[in-house]
Amino acid sequence: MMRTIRYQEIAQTLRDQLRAEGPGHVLPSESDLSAQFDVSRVTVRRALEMLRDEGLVESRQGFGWYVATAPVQQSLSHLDTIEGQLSDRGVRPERQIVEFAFVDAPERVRARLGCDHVLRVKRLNLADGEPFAVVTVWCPAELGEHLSRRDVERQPFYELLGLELRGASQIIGAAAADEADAALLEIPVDSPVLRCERVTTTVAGQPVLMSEHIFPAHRTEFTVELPLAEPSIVPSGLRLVE
Amino acid sequence: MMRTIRYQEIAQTLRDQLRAEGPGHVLPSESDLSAQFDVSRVTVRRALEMLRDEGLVESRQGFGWYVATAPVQQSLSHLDTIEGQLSDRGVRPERQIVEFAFVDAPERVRARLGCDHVLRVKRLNLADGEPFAVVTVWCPAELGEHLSRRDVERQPFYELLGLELRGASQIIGAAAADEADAALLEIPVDSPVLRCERVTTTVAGQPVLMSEHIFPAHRTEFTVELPLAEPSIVPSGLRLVE
DNA sequence: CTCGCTCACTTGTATTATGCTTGTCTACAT
DNA sequence: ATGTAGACAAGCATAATACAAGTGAGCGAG
Repeated sequence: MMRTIRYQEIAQTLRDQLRAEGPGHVLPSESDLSAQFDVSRVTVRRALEMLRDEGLVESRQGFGWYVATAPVQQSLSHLDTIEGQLSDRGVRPERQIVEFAFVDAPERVRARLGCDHVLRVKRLNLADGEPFAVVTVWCPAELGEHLSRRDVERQPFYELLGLELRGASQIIGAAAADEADAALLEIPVDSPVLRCERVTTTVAGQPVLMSEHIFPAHRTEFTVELPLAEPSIVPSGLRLVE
Repeated sequence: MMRTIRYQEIAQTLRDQLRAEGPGHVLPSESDLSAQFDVSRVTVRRALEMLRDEGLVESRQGFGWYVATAPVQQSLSHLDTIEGQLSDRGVRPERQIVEFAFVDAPERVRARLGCDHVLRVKRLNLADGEPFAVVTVWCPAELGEHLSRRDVERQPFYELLGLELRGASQIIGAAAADEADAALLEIPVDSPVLRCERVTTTVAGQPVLMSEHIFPAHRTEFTVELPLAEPSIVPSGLRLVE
């Protein structure tokens, strides 16, 4: 005599239904489900808690149950995630400060940061001794005046400023390596590179950092997951430049 | 099988409406909107605050809500948004089928789609008569056998298949233009291009489409918003390739 | 004409209340 | 061990209301 465990059945049924739904999809309430499956609320909960243990759904008290967000990939929020990722793979990350100077802001930096005098830090990132990124950071002179060359060598810029950041807006494009970058990255001049221009803003909405990241094409690429389900908070896009 | 959260619906409705509006466009007042949607002002505000978090709109006390000056980003959820975005700007999008053939799948396509025989469609996208993308789509032969050259010329691949898609995973990299692409895009050979490789999967999780998109670097770039606050749905990342 | 004021309208921010949902517990039946 | 029934606390979504504070247009005094 095989006895079926009801809440396991229910969990399986829900699993099947939810596989088709995208992250963020809100489930009917436990009460609704208990009526729908004709079981008690407790039993529904058992099933849902099973699914939660599997990471398929999440819940918030007073709100409801919803399909969990896709497994979090490396967020681009911090550059150092890249370095973290590297050390996870057993690769030894390294930073080399190439330049550290207070300079007049070039036009496109002034346009975004809105200040004339800036600190410019140029840095070479290496993985296992091989260069894989040239990063240039511009930062308003007032903010950077207490920073030393050794400071920026040790930890990422974001932490040094001690500001509460809201987020960043980034532009990803392709370009040909100029002479300076090519030399640093040990690639031929004019070979293709990924070029990312990032503007970081504080919670107050004021842009406080601008940075340019140059990656050699043959060693780096971005991965993007497109949920397609709900354009909830995924404002990414391709755009034409004039 | 869906519970709706009112303010999220409203946010989505507003998102759709605002996409067509330019920066500076002033929205109706919160009171007007609450009457229009037949909800309380609190609910309207929550929707608007969501949009503000996304950077889509801004507000000034005593004045009102208006579309933010930041360029309106498009979700990458659908490929055709690119063309939709173009026509929004008054640019005339155009498609030109360069190739339409059933072929043996090359290695990297077979590895992802898991089938030997595929339909390969190569297409040139133009904006106002100027080429801006070369798109190559591989699709399992069984799925594509009822398609004609004219079909793919008229509407995007996604709609033709009539499958329920879950999403896609995309890799963005830089490369040098090969001879064929350079000729189509009217750019010099070896000039830098953005290269996107996309694998589209159905709700069942089966990959059904693989596509390669080549964009000339000087005309195109990706924009990515990094919320930083919520690591919830920021499925972007940079990775090294061997 | 300009200056300063008023007034209608806007967003920002509380407070209070209701209904619904999850979280948790006890008691009980099979 | 598994399932049912009920009760209660805590949290969320929404509504209704009130008030403070900022904006801008108009109007009148000078």
